[in-house]
Formats: sequence, C-alpha cells, structure tokens
Amino acid sequence: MFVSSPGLANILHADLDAFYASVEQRDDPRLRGRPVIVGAGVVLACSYEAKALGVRTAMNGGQALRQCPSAIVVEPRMSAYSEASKAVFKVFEDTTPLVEGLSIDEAFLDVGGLAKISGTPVEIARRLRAEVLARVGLPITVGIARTKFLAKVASGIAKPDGLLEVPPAYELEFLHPLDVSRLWGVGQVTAEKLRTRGLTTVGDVAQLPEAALVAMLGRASGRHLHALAHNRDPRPIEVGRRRRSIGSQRALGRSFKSAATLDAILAGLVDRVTRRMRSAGRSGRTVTLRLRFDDFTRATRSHTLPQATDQTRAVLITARALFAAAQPLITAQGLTLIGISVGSLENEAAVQLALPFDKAANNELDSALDRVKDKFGANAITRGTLLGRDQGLTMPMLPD
DNA sequence: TCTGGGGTCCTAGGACCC
DNA sequence: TCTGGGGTCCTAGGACCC
Repeated sequence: MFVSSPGLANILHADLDAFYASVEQRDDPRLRGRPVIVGAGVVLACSYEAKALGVRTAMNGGQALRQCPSAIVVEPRMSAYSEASKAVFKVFEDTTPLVEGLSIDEAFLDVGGLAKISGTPVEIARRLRAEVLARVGLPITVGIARTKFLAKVASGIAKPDGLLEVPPAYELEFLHPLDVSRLWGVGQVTAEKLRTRGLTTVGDVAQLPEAALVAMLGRASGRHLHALAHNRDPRPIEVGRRRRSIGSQRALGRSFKSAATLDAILAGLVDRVTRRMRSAGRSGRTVTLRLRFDDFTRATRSHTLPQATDQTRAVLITARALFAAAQPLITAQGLTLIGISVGSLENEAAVQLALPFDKAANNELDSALDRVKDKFGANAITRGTLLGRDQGLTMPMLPD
C-alpha cells in the first residue's frame, strides 16, 4: 500500500455520460444524435438530446413522450450495460490499481504516486477519456481534485463529455458559491430544511457552527455536512468494497392481485435473489420484506436467521412468514410493490449442511415454484433454482 | 403523472449481556 | 431492594444515491 501526496489533486472521479442511453447509441447508429429513452414504463436513462428537451430520469414514460414526442424508446439491455461496465472498469484498472467502484457507471481512481510513470493527473485523465472512447466507444467525464467529494462535484459540473480539475488553491472559491443540493447527502428533504433557514449555498452552510447543523439534521448528517462545507473530506479510496445486500423488487400495477398471485410474485422474487446470491458465492442472514402502498407509504419487515443461507427454500419460508405477519397492513391498504432482499451478507456461500431431506417442505416449494411458472412462464424458473432447492437446508427460526 | 429497480447509511428503541 | 454504565444485536423507518 502506498500513500499518495495529500496536498495534490490526485483523485479522479470518472462518470460515464447517460450510460444506458450511450450504450444504445453506440450499438445502433440510427440512435446517434437523437433523443433516446431507455425503459418503457419509466425512464431509466435518457440521452443528452432527450435531456435537452426536458426528459428526466425516473420520469413516467407517457409524460416523457408527451414532453418529447420525437424520442425513440428502447427496451433496456442489462447484459449489454454490464458488459460495457466491465470493459470500462478494465480501463480504470489499467490506469491505477487504486479503483473504488461506486456503481455500474462511476468510480474513484487514486492516481497519486503515478507522476513519474504516467504524468500529471490531468494528463492521466485525458488519456483515460481517450482510452474509454477508443476501447469501449463511450463518452466519459472526469473530475479531478484533492478529495473524493470535490472530484465528484467537478465531474457533475463538467458533464457531458468533459474534464475539470479543481486546483487545491481554488477549492473554496469553487465550493462556496455552489447550491446546497450539490453537497453529497443533501437530497430534497435536507435541501428544503436548509432553505427554510435561509441557507442556499455551500458557503451559507459553512457559516454555521457544527452544533447548529447537528441540531437541525442529526448527528451524522450534521457533522458530515459541516465537514464537506469546510472542504474536509479525508476518506481514502477503498479498493474491493463488497455489496452488503442483494435484493429484488416488483411494482404491482393497479389491478387487484389474488393471494395466489401475490405468493407467486413473492416466490419469483426469492428465486431471483437466491439465484443471484449463489452465482455471486454469497450467503446472508437477514431477510427483509419491503412493501409499498397506494398512498406511497412504505413498510418493511425483517427477520434475522441464526445462520447464513443462500437457499431458495429457507429464504422463501422466511419471506412467507414475514408476508403473513404483514397481512393486517396489506388488507388495510392497497399494495403496489413487493420487494425481498437479503442482507448481513457473508463472503462465502452457505455451508452445505447434511440435513435430512424434508419431503413436505420440498413439496410446498414445488407448488410455489409451479405457481411462478403458471404466472410468469417456464423461463421464470431456472436450473439455478433447482440446484439451490436440492442442496442442504438451514431451517430458519420463524417469527410467531 | 401519482414513481422503477438496484443499492447505502443513519437513527432510535428494545432485548440482552456483563 | 435498588441502582449504574457500557456494549452488541435486532427491528423498523427514513433519507439519499445512481
């Protein structure tokens, strides 16, 4: 482990532009230069041409088309995006070993210590952008600064297809005029709280004592914001962070769903989640059921198992018990979303226990998976499901 | 227009242990 | 009989990010 010089702008934040839409434009020349919307029901991503006409991520699909009738709507191709992401991360890792991935389309890179080999951070960033374009065919924006936070703000301002360095001598000049919503961790709720107290810029926030921010926003948020506003962000690049939960959720639409359909949806979610856990070689202990209702309120119910598992059957039994426990909520309000996630992930796959084959539980799982097949087609059930089911089983301890 | 699907982190109360 | 402080784990909710 080497330590980069703390006084220099050594951190790059690399962020692909309109990632899903850019992949679509790369793969289909007819889409280039035109407004592109990825996702039918809701806008998952849109090209800059669509953004210029008022389309926004997470916008309802119908509204987006009214806003921008000339837009071309394409179905998402997740495997193409995942492949493109891997190729881009390969370019990152060819640049420096100190890469911290943040999401499918962005990462921090520490290029301190590379001066002799690769040149200044700006030179490295220019080459990185050219490499990503040449090797993967995608535009990428890079922000350069002394801290993670400033590098991320810089890339946000430089988008699209840009490069922006914040030299250490100009950090406060750059930071203080910015709108509070640029601060990492300030969303709608916090921005509104700050605004009602007359705080609109980062500089305004910096005028406040830490105690005032803590009183306003809570301990962690208050301290965090105070530090960022004063340009303190000592977090180093963390290599090899692992995800802490794996989940899947499904919106239900407006029509009435029978109990059998809801159970099939639940089993389908559990199947998808445990399959992903097994292919990632992870197992987990905390099963969380997530519900959303027609008035947009939410509820969660969770249960922690005595041992980690990646088995369809164990997670399904737990998920059903949680769902049953939440029945009073569900009958009182219209259910619009169901989600299942498994957290407290451990690094290894579940130890396979040599427990006796439980015929009754297995028959029950069979009928649940049959219902998934009936509702969603045979493709909804995979070989992974069957493998997971027949391996050893850790019986969960259920809530009453 | 009532909004998708994938995540992270923090808070607060209660149970439990020493 | 009454009392304290410290710590961890679990559960539920909330804010935020891409």
